[in-house]
Amino acid sequence: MTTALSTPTPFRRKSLHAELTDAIRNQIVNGDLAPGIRVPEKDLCTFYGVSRTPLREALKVLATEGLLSLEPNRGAWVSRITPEDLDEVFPVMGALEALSGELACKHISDAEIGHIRVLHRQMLKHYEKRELAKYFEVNQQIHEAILNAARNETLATQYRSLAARVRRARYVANMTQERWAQATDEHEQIMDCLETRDGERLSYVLKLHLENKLETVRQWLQDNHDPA
Amino acid sequence: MTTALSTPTPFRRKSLHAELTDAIRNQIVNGDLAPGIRVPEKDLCTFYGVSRTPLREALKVLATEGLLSLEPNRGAWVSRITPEDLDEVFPVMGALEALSGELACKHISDAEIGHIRVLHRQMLKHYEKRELAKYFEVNQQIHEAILNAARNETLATQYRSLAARVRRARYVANMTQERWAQATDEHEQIMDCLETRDGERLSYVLKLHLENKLETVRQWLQDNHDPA
DNA sequence: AATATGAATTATGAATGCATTTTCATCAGC
DNA sequence: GCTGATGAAAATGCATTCATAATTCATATT
Repeated sequence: MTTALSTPTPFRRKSLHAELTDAIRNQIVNGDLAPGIRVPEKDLCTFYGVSRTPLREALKVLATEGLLSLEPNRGAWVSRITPEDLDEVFPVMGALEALSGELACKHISDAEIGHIRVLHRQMLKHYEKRELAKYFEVNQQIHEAILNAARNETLATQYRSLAARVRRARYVANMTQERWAQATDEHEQIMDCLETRDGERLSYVLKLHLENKLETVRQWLQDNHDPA
Repeated sequence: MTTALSTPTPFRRKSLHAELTDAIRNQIVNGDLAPGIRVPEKDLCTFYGVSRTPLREALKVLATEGLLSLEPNRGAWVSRITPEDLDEVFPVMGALEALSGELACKHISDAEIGHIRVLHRQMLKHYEKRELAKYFEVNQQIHEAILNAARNETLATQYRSLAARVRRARYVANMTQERWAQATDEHEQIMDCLETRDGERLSYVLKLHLENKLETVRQWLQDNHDPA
C-alpha cells in the first residue's frame, strides 16, 4: 500500500492576511515603521496593493502580539517602547530564556552544538571586525538555535513574540566597546555550557546575559527617547 | 496640577470584533465549544447575529492565542489538547508562575495579602464541603491576585494566554481526594510565603504546585482522550 | 459493490460600499 | 487671543457582494 505518494505533504499557499501580518511585523521590527507613528489603513493598503479586509485582520493580530495598539474608531499606532515596557518585558524574557537553556541542554544534539559552534566563530569574527549589524544577525541566529534545541514550540512562540517587541530597540542600540566585549565573553560561557550540557549554568548565564542587554537597551532609550 | 480628572480614563465602547473575541474565547475556555470540533463562520455569525467581517477578525486573534487553529480555505477548528501540548505548556507556565511569585513578594501590599488570605479561607471551606467548581473558582482568583501583585502586565498577559489553553482541561479534571488534599496543603504554603514575603520559596512552591497540577490534568486526558 | 470522476453545493478569501465616528479647518462669541 | 461651536473631509466599523477553493453527492466505470 506504500507508494511514492504515501506520505501526505499538503501544500497550501498562505492566505493574504497571514502574509500581510508577516510583512508588517517585519516593517515594525526592523524599524521601518517607527514606534509611536500612526498607521492609517489606507496607507498600508496602497503600499501593499490590497483591500482593507485582509489588512485589518493582520492589524488585529499584530495588536494582540503587542506590536500595534488599536483604539476603536481611531486606528492603529506602532507601540511605543517605554522604559517601563523594557522593565516589564525583559524579566519575562529572562524567565523564558532561562527555561530554554535548561531544556536545550537536555535535548540538544551533537550536530546542533556543532552548528552553534560555527555560528559562534562567525560572530567572533564580526566582533573583531566591529561589524555590528552582522554581529547582531548571527547573535540572533545563535539564540534562535538554542530556542529550537529546547524542543518546545510554545516556549519558542512566546519568546519570539516578546523578542520582537524589544528587537526594534536592540537594532539601533549602539553598544559600548566595554559592553560589547562583555557580551562576547558571555557568549563564550554560553558555548561552554552547551558543550558540557550544563543546563543549570546555561540557564543562569542566559538570564545574566539578558539583564546586561537590558542595561544597554535602557541606556539607548534614555539617549534617544522621543517626546510623547 | 493634580485634579480629580488628572488621570485620563478614556471612555470608548469596545468594537464588535473585540467583544466577539472575548465571547468566543469564553465559549472555548469553558468547554462550550469542545476541543477538536469545526467552527464554521456561518454558524457563529447566526449565533451572534453579526456579519462575517468582524467575526473573521475575532477568529484570527483567537488563532494567534492558540485557542483555534486555522487552515487556509478550510476554516477553523477548536484546538485539541494533546498530552504533548500539556508537556509544552506547563513548563512555560511554570517559569512564568515562578517569576510571578518572585515579583509578587517584592510588590505586594498588606491589603492584598489580607485579601488573598480571605480568598484562601473561602477556598478551604469549599474544600471541606467538597465543592469542586467553587473551589476552582476561588483557586483561580487567588492565582490571579498573585499575578496582579507581581505588577507586570506583560507577564500577566502571557500567563493568562497559556492558562486559557489548559483551563479547558482543568475545568473537567476530577481530582483524587489525595491530590486535592495535597493541593490544599500547597496553597497553605503559598499563603505562608506571601505573608513572609519569601519570594524565592514562593517561586519554588508555585512551580511545584503547577507540576502536580500537570499530573492531574495529564491523568484526566488519558482517561478522557477522544480519538483523532 | 467499490472506487473514481465530475458537476452542484457550500464555505472561505478578498473587494467593495455604506454608516458612523473622528478629525480638522473655519468661524462666532466672549 | 482664546474658547467653543459648526460643518466638511477623512478614517474606521461593519455589512454585503463577488471570486475562488473545498466539499458533497450523483453518476459512471470497473
